[in-house]
Amino acid sequence: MPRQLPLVDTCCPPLLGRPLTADQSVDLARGFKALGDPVRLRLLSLIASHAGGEACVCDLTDAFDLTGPTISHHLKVLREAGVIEGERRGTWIYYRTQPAVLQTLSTLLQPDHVEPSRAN
Amino acid sequence: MPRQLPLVDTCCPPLLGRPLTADQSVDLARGFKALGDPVRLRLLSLIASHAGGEACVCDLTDAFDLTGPTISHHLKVLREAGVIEGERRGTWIYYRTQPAVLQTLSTLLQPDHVEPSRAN
DNA sequence: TCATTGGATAGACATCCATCTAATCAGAGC
DNA sequence: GCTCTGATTAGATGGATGTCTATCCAATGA
Repeated sequence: MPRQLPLVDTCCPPLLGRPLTADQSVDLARGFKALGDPVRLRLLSLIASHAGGEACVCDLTDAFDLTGPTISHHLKVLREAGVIEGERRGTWIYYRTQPAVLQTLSTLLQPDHVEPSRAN
Repeated sequence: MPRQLPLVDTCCPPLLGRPLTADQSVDLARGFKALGDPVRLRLLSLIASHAGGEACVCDLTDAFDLTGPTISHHLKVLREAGVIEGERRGTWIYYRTQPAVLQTLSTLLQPDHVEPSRAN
């Protein structure tokens, strides 16, 4: 199973404080790319904000004016980027976020290196 | 020219704690999309980690095996997403990050909403 | 076993995008 | 003015991507 889940491996350290290597940027860009679509970003927010921290596909599909297969496609992109994971329970499949991966992406954008010297 | 810089307007509050509206997700996805390319992500990290918080295009181009116009294109994408800004000083053009926009994107991905200091 | 429902997969298609070459623009210096 | 260098713009092109319809798979229940 060629799961990639690269982000957790690359993980936390490489902030913007030091330049990313080419390999790191490939892994991390995959995560941001998955979030770079309005439908996917809203899917993620719906999942994250849903009661219990998870949502079934049926809930998600109703929130969009898109066909089921299209939603399914976007969920797959998010899943393969490691941002969410799905689990089947009976008839329904429930999706929840992968907080560690989101944390990695979040930390990367933290402007920690910005020194308070706002002189200019 | 109508700059878009949407992210600062949409700004801080809409974390994953509550679902994004369709409009919000369009704005925010634009930012993540800009980061969703390995070259652009590395460009951003090079700029952010460069001495003085800014880098001229000449420095950036050398770090890639790509032509000048291609780098210029990626810089434009980052610029139009509001993630960086450029300033000409003499012969060279210097780019620096826009910390507020990066902070907005970073906060959005924060797994759980930890109120910074303000009680709700 | 068969029909029903939730969801994914396959394939097609139009659009978008990353990259290139060629041309253009903006300063600096002669 | 002319030329050189730094950088963007214009246009072309092959590959990636978002969306659809049609089909298939998995679980449920009569």
